[in-house]
Amino acid sequence: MSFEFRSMENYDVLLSYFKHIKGAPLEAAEMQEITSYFGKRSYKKKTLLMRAGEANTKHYYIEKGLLRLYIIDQSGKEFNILFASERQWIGDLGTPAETPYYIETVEDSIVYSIAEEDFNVLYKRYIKLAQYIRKSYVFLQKRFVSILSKTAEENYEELVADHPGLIQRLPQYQISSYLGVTPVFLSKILAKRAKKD
Amino acid sequence: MSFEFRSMENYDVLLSYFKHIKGAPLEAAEMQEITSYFGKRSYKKKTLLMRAGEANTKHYYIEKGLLRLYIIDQSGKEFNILFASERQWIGDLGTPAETPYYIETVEDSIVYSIAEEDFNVLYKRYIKLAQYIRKSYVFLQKRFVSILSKTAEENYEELVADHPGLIQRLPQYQISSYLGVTPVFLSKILAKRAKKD
DNA sequence: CGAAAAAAATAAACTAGTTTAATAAATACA
DNA sequence: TGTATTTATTAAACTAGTTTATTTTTTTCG
Repeated sequence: MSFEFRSMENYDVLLSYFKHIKGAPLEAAEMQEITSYFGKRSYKKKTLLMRAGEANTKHYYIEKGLLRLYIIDQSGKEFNILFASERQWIGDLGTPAETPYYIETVEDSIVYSIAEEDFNVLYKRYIKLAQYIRKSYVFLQKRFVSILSKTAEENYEELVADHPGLIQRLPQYQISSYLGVTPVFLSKILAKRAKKD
Repeated sequence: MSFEFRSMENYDVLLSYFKHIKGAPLEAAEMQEITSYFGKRSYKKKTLLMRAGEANTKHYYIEKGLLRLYIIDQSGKEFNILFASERQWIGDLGTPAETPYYIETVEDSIVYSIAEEDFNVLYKRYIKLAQYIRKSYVFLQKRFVSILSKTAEENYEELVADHPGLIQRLPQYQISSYLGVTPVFLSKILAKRAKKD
């Protein structure tokens, strides 16, 4: 109990990230300011942090756990756009516009959250924070090309090769949704794949 | 002849963009500095500006014309990732890493080019330049979701609705490549669509 | 621990989109 | 202006992936 409380008070992981992007140790006043912008909370598995229709959504930096950003189409089907875990950001960069996305915890998670306006302040001060967006873009573009030009089977192999950890932490139907195919089809791919051993 | 020469000397379109992102008039020295970072050139239709395998690629700001960024997959098929025209940027944000992409003019075009290191200098000075990357991300994410969750027919309708100008400026096979389908299938969609009138 | 719920597998009929090939229409340019 | 080249159309056979339904396996949690 008291352990959990102390963990919520502790901004070490966040501050270590800012130290990293600053490329130098942080001063006391700086730490004070940074932490003042963020909230910290823990959520249990399958908790919604953001839902379509909300405006002015927050950006989340993950200390522990696994989250997914997804969309629900007209027919009610979910599509996972990205997963994010320890020491990664997740959020809708389209904010403050009304978001079409959902964010949900896949595992019990501890996350820092920051509002867009505060994020923008830090963004100007820590220019490397902009690298997060640029990296996200490069990642998404690569993923886009893969989905567009490769078969689901090839995309699965690529996921296993590039992010083996994810496969273990995710239920199969979340992976199929990330690959843009039905759970039934992914199951078929895996059955075929298993035979090859 | 002399007219064309004067056009190449003229950085008005570029400077007006920087004035716009600065949100205030530019000083003479500032103009001098900005223009010193950029080259300006005109290219005729179907000229390659960037090809897969190159490192340290440039960023391009378009004064006139239409360009496409695309990839060629293992089987030799091309996939258009994005089109950019007047007053838009195009380039591989993954630079300085070796690029997997190609950039080609679709129409005769006039473009300004800037190297990554100079781009970074401006990027720090004009924080709003970072908005270009953020906007690109938001655009790509939307496009990604569309390709993933909608049929080619729906994606075509969306393109007509959102960018009617593009349809007129592009040959049909470039559009099909942007939608992630074969020219044959797009032709089928259009035939079906034409009947409805 | 055991029952209920959630997730995965399997099968069969179906459809969106591909491939190949041949023909027609539009465009370029000598 | 006419011919060669590029682009678009049409058709038919094919395949990657979907849908619906049923059964089996795994996980959750009282």
